[in-house]
Amino acid sequence: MNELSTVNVAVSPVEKFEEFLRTKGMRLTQERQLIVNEVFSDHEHFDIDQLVSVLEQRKERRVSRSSVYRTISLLEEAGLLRKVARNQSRDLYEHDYGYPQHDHLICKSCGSLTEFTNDTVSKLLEDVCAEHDFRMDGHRMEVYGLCQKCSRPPQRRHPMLDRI
Amino acid sequence: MNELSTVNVAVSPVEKFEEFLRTKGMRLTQERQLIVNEVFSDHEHFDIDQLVSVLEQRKERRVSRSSVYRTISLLEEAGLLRKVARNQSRDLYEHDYGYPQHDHLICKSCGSLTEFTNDTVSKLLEDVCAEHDFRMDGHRMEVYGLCQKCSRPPQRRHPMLDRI
DNA sequence: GTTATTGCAAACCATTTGCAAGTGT
DNA sequence: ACACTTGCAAATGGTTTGCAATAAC
Repeated sequence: MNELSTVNVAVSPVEKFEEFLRTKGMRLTQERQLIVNEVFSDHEHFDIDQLVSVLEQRKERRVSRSSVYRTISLLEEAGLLRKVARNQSRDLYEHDYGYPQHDHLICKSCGSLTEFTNDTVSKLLEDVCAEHDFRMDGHRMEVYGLCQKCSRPPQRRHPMLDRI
Repeated sequence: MNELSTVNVAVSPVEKFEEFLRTKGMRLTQERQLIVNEVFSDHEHFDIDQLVSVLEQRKERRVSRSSVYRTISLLEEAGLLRKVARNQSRDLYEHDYGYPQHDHLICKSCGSLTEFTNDTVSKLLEDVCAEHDFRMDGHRMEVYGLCQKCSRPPQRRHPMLDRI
């Protein structure tokens, strides 16, 4: 049983964000709500451009690109989001709240991101940091290579024909 | 004894680069030589701006910023360099040839990079990749936190005075 | 001589910012 | 009323690119 696979979320992302804003004398506006809801509607990684596109489709209320940038920064500060990597010179974000620590397998061919968790990694890092007198408070690991699909040699349409 | 700490370099970086260029019908120009020599004169991490500055000081021959960018891309392609991380929105590079695999401790306060090697990490990753049918061919790990210097509380000038 | 390469200036493009108009309390 | 936010358009800043002049072979 792996306690990392489930995380108790006492407060919802929006609530946590609202609290963060309050402490800074800022307001939870409609724009900010729309953005947070959209961002936390699923666990996918995204970049700003994708987020802006999705928001454009929702007719409820238009949100400008600037506000998206501004709000994403706030969400990072609040510890709700973090940058994972870059994709074609765009920053990629993922949830940093209500979601277990994990790392990524990145396919060089199709660009897909696969998450994995490994408890041993963190323990290992603790040792390394102790050795270097380093006070760790997070890490990021990216493993490059070919995913299952892309490392399979291209399939013939009808392999059974070989047998005829 | 750790065999990773020494790597036999059969051919020098310039030679390897020249070979790479030849296979692509390209030329090892004076500009390209100057850049490769500068880049491999030490093992420090660097960004393009730093490299350009250093090259400007060497009076031998002026190399334009464009050429630096173009050559660095080629060195990446040739497997001599790789991007390590970003620092204030600039790409940071390091040697990817004639230098053992390693990872980085990154100080959030002063931005310093410390290299470390850990054999167990790679073994661990092999297991993870096996599980996911992933064909690994490299990884990058960044550990964030505070380095020795920055995690030490600010020192008083004359600690001995306490004893008076 | 032919083809690759350079330096320059302009283009690119994701992100940031100044500011006047608008919104929340 | 007041302070915070928004959308817009312009600015920023690292990186890329078109092109005429230049160097390599």
